[in-house]
Amino acid sequence: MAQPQTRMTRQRMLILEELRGMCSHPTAEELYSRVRARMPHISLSTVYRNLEMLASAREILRLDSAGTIRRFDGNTMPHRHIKCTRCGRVADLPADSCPEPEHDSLHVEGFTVTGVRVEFEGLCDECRLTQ
Amino acid sequence: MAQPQTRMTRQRMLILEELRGMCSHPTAEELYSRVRARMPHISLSTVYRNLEMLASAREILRLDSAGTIRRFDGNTMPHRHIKCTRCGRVADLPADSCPEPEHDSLHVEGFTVTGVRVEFEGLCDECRLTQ
DNA sequence: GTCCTTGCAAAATTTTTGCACAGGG
DNA sequence: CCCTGTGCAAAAATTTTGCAAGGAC
Repeated sequence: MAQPQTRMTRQRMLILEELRGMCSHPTAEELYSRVRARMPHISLSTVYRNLEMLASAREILRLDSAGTIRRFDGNTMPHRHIKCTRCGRVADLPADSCPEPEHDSLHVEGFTVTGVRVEFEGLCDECRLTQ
Repeated sequence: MAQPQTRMTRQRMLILEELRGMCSHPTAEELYSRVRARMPHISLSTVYRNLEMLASAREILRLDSAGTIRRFDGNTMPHRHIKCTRCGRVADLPADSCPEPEHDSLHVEGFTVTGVRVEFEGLCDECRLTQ
């Protein structure tokens, strides 16, 4: 019952190398065109598959956590959210559960900072029990 | 040069009403099936259009900020991100720019809290100058 | 009546999957 | 050699758009 072994292919190495060499945070599509400059016949699905694999193996980070589907909230009062890392479900937190990080005094080169978003992560009971 | 006036249609009212009445944070698709139960001929594009409109008007919140495209990061060291609210570009922040909110002691009904994500928002110079 | 909004269908965008073949260990 | 990974094409999933008709105000 060994884990299926992972192989270091030229494609995977190239993708990892490009991503590590960039200081931006590219989309799969952006990375695809970068990598294609060095390996013209690589396919976009290979890029997608490898990014997922590398992210699972914690070699790289996937931003925007799990799931890219947009969700909407009818409550515009400031409040926090927690998202299940498995199913993507989002729930509210009490407003005073933790202080908001300071951002008024924050200076970032090349940006005008306007706000900050805090989102907690966890496992919802339903997912935990179906583990 | 007046703003185009917005009209309160039955569809828009229904969508807003449903969303306000839910304590979850539905996707457009989820909301669509809810709303369709009360107005069977409403179209999915109407739901999408209205959610965007209502979010622009700050009547509701759009979670996951702008853009649903997944981005990847080759740097797995803990560090913060700032995202441009206009173009979606993501940049790094120095690691010590602000303290991480406490989450070890946080209890949320129905969830096992495992972490917290902090993301700053702003306008990148390029977008600011092309306003 | 004006012109914003809708429904429908079609397109665009982003991501995933099936399958035969290639190639890493 | 075995079996994971690749390329390609096709499908799935999500979101946007064009347009004629409908309906707020």
